[in-house]
Amino acid sequence: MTAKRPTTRIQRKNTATILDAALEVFSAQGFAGATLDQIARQAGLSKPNLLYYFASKEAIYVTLLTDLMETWLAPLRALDPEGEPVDEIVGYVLRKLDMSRRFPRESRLFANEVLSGAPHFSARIDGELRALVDEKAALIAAWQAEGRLAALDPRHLIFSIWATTQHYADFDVQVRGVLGTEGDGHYRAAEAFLGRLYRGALAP
Amino acid sequence: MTAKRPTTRIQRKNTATILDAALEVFSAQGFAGATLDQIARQAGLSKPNLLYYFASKEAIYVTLLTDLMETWLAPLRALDPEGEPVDEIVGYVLRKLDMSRRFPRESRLFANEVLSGAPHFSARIDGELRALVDEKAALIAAWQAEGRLAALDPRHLIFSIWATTQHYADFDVQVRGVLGTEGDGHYRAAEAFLGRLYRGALAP
DNA sequence: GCAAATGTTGACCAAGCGGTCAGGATCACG
DNA sequence: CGTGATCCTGACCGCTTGGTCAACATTTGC
Repeated sequence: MTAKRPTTRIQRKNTATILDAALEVFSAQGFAGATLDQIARQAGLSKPNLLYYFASKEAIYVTLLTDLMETWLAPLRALDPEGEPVDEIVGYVLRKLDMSRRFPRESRLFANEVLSGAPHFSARIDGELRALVDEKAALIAAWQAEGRLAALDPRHLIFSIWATTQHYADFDVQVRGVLGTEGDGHYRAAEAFLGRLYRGALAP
Repeated sequence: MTAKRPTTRIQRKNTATILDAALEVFSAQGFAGATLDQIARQAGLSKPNLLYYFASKEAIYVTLLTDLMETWLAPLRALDPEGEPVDEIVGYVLRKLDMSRRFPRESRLFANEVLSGAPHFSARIDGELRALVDEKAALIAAWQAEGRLAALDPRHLIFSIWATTQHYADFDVQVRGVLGTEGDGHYRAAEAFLGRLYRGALAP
């Protein structure tokens, strides 16, 4: 289903190099804006060599999306039914924010894809993603029924967490432009803000 | 500074037609993904005719961004120093959410631009946008100093409002995929959710 | 009603695109 | 060390792209 599994040493190294270069380029230019020449240059390989490892530009892109999906959903998966509800959700928010800081390219890749109508990805949205959200929404609803969490629509709560945290990766230029900052020091303020926002709103 | 002001009747009609078609196409495909042929077809005009009214693809795009910027910032501009702080901000949230529902194309246009690093727009971000945010952040800080609003970093508060509200336009496919809905009925739930979220977090 | 200004277009162009291919280089392994 | 499998590339192809241009159509204003 995914790309042919690499077997040789060289295959492993080169597919990894290509996928990293592709992430760099696709996340910055989007699928349409990216070119094979850019990816090849970034990877330090020739264009025909890319196409020796991947059948097409689209194949590189789809492989990227597929491989990264699990990583991307891991923080939500980790939401623990045994934990203290407010702490669990605030913890999720902070983990997701940390992902934005550490993996902004991945965040932008997905943002670009979804923004364009998810032409290569809608099946997984309607499938795996929806199933996972359904599961966690049920957990949140259960916590609310026990009176351990304020009554807020669980699915929209999840949307708001995605939105607020990914904003720092996806709209990085805007955030920096408005704040006038340069490093990623503003992530400390974002942590404090989001922690307070959700703690304030979620307390039962 | 902007495109030459239309004077004749035909010029007014055609530039408007072109800009609307361009909004449709650019917001769906991004700048790189859009083609002049698509815009021409959408506008019902020939490609050379587009280029009679605009110097280049980029000129159409920049004109669009410039013309729409004011509309886009209007809700934040309307934040009233005389109003009741919590109501003012919740009102802003709901106005912004309404913009997402009524003008999703505009939202996606800006999202695409910023996501790609705002290559045609960074000057305005560092200039007008930053100035407006500074002004409103000061207002919010003043309200907080008077104890009429919970102490939350004003700039990050504004970011969170942009993020949560624009999410419904920009990531529309994902929202629909997860909710399994079709119309825009989910905006009622979003209103209720965001109203509660911010009311809960902003109460002093 | 007629000229000048304005509007419109088919045909065309150079550049860049994703992708192919024949053939040569390099590797793994008996 | 040899040979078959794997890896790599320059040259090339058909197609689409943004943009041009000369010629033609339509409006406008006197």
